[in-house]
Amino acid sequence: MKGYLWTGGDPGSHKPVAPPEHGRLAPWEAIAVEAVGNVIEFWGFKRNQGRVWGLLYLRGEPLTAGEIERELDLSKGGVSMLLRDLEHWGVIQRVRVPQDTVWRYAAETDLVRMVTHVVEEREAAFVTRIRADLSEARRLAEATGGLPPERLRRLERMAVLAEHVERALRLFIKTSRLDVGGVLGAFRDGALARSKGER
Amino acid sequence: MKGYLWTGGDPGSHKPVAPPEHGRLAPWEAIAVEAVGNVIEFWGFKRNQGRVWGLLYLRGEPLTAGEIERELDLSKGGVSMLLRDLEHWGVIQRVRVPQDTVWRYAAETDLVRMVTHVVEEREAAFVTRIRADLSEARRLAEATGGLPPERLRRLERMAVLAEHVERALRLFIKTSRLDVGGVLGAFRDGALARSKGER
DNA sequence: GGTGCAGTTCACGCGGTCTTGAACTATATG
DNA sequence: CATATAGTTCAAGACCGCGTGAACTGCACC
Repeated sequence: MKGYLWTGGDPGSHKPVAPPEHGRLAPWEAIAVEAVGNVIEFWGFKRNQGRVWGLLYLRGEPLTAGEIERELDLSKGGVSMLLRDLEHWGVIQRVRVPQDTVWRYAAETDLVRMVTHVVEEREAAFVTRIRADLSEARRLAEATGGLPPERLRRLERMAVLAEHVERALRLFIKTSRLDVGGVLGAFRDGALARSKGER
Repeated sequence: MKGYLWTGGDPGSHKPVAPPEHGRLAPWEAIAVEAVGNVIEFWGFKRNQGRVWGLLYLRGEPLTAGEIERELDLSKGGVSMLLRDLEHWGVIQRVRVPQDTVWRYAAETDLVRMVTHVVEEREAAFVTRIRADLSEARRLAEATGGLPPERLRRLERMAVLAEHVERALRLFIKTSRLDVGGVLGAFRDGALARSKGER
C-alpha cells in the first residue's frame, strides 16, 4: 500500500497512462488487465497476481503458462509462482486439456473469493494475535502494582476498540461475500463452463 | 501490507517477541504500543504512526516530541513527520500547555477516524479511477470491430464486479464508523478530557 | 539413454519505501 | 546580538519485497 493517501496528490491527472508494452494484448485488454492489477495491489496483493487473474478472466478459455508469460511480459519463474499462489487461493483452476500435455489455467469467477479469503486469513493471523497481545499487556499491567487506574482503563478501551474494529471487519467480509457472490452467481454459467469442455 | 498471508506460515509461534529496546516504556506499554503499531501497519499505514498514536493514547496526557522520540526510540526528524501526518489526519491534537513553550501532542480518541478517513481517501482516489479505466476499456473494445460477444460480456461482468466491491466497501466504512464510533462515544469523557485541562 | 520442453526453485539485483542525521529555520532567553 | 533549544526539511542510506534468470527436476518422445 503506497501513497494512495493525500500525500502529493494531483488528483486531476489520470492520464490513460499507456500500460507497459504488452505482448500482443489488445489495448482494451491491456487497460482492463492493468485495472485489475491495480485493484489487487490496492488490496494488498501483488499486482501481477491481479494481472494474471485478469487476463485469464477476460480470455475465458484456459491459457498456458507460456502464453501468460508472453502476454503480460513476465518471466517464466515469475509466472510459475504467481500461478501457484492463485491456484492455492482457489481463484484459478489448473486444467489438463484432453489430447494435450501442457497445463492450462482458467480463472475462477470469484475474484471475490480471493479478497475475502485473504482478508479472512489476515484476520485470523492477525486480529487474534493483536487480541492476545493486548490481553497480555493487560495482564502485565495488572500485575504491576500502583498504576493509576485510568491508565488501565485506557488499555481496556484499546482492547474494546480492537474488538469492534474486528467485528466491523467480519461484517464487511460477510456482506461483501453475499453481495458480490450473489451477482456472480447469476453470471457463472456461460462461456467459462463451455470453454473448459471444448477443444 | 506484507506477508500476512499464508506464505511461510508458522502460525503456532507467536513468541511474545520482545519489542525492540524501548527507552523507559513499561513492558506492558511496550506490548500495547507495538500491538497498535501492527494493526496500523496492517491497515496500510506506517507502523510508527501507530506506535506514536498508541503511546499518546495510553499515556493520556500530552507528550512532547522529545519524549516520544525517547520512549519509542525514533529520530527527531522522524517524529516530526509522523506527528505532522497524524495531526493532518486529525487523530492527534497539538496543544500548548499554558506556562510552557513547547508543543505537546494528545491522542484523539478515534483511531477509527484514521482508518475510515484513509479508507475513504483510498476509495476516492482509486475506485473511481478503476471505474474510469474499465469503462475506457469497454469503449475501446466496442470500437474494435469483430469481437466475440462473450469477451465483451466478460468485460462488463468485471465492471459490475468492481462496482459491487465498491458498494461493499462503502457499506463497510459506514458501518464501521457507526459501530465503533458509537462505542467510543460512550467512552469519550473521563480521563482524556481531564488530562487536557490539568497541570 | 538422450534430447527437448514444461514447470519449479532460489540466489541475486533492482526499485521503492521508511528512517536517519545533518543542515536549516524559528523562537525564546540572557 | 549571541546562544540555545524546539521543530522542519531533505538528501543519503538502510531495508525489504518482488521479479528475474539460471540451474534444476520431471516427463514425453525418439
